[in-house]
Amino acid sequence: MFSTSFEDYCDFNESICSNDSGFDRSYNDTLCTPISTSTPVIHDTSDNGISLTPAKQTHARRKLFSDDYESPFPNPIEDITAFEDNIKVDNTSTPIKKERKPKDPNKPKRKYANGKNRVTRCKSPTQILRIKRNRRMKANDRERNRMHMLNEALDRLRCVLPTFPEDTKLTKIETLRFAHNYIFALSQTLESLDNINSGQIPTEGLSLNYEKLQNYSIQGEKITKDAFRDIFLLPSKPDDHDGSYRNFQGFSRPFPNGSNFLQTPEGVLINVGNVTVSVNNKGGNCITSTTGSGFFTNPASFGDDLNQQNYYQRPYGPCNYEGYDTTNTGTEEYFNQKNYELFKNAFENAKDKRYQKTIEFTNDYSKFTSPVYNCNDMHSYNGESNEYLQNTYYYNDQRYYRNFYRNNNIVNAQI
DNA sequence: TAGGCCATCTGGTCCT
DNA sequence: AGGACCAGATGGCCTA
Repeated sequence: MFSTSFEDYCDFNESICSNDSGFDRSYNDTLCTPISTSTPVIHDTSDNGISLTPAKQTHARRKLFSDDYESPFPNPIEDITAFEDNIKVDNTSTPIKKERKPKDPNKPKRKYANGKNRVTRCKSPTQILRIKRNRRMKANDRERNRMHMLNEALDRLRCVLPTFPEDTKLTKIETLRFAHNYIFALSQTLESLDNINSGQIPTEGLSLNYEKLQNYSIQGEKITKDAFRDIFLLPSKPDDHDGSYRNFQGFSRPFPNGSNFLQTPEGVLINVGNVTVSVNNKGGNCITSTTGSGFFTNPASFGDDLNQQNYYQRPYGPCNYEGYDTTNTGTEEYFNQKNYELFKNAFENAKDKRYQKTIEFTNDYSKFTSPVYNCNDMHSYNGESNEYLQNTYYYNDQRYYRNFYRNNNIVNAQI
């Protein structure tokens, strides 16, 4: 009688072909009709209860038959997982060649009747249709499984792409475009790093604008070197006098005498909390914080014209202003190459600690009150949503957000 | 409601 | 013979 094994049910084998005990379901006739045209057959899947979207997590499969259909099998789709394991050959699309047993030259070849192959010989039209139907079902399952593996690969690719916002799910085509552009951007970054090592490009401001990169990809634009310059945040040129700003390495310190306003020969400084705003008579304005970051509103103030910020934005070195650092009386120019390197190192150290701090924060919220980074951390933290804000200098890289949400499961998106 | 995206089915083709 | 791959067709779901 009927087999109750799913493997027997689904696999095409000689037993099915050689006897007439196969199932006789009221399957859609079009499935059994050989089609010679490439135009697919229109079949109404709703009629037989097929769910076109299986639940991936549970590996639930589509419902093959309608509820009123009385199957000759008690539970024909009972062991679908075992079936999937059977048809899943490998994780790659490239099939692995299996070693075949060497043929025995002495073994007589099997003879078949003239004009009949193994399928058609001694088979009634009903049997042939049943065979074709089973082959079609197997092919459908393989195709479905193949597409699932393809989608899983796309999901893995999505995981390593720095989308913006973080929870954005790119479509398939967007994922491929973004991956292409991202790889290009990373390769250009490496090239730029080589230039840095050779001294052709300064290091500060070296980062990628992932949002722009993603927008390029979604719009289907291929990243070229010109486009890359648009998404690659190179530092402003020294001759920019258009009011643009640039990051620099500075440190704000409390004013002497507890005041929050100080006038100097080059301008004025206003201290608000841990942030110092300086207005330079020569047009160069800057903002600094106690944590070591800052920016100029006019790059012209960078370099030789930085006398003003020298007063209260240095963690080291001499100072000749009354009430500030009486132990140092040096009068040499403050913002020289040496001090720049000191600032730079301090800046990098602070940045590294911030990164570490980000990871610590994911594990222990109480550490967030660290006094060392309290000022800027508070600027970067949204206490209501328990998230770091993205519009800050250090936490605008969503790679760290991804790590945050994935329990520090770091992905290979480091530059 | 139109359009985009997606999963699925399907037949054809190529290869083993 | 059968599996992998492909592309066309179709319908479901979602969103503007």
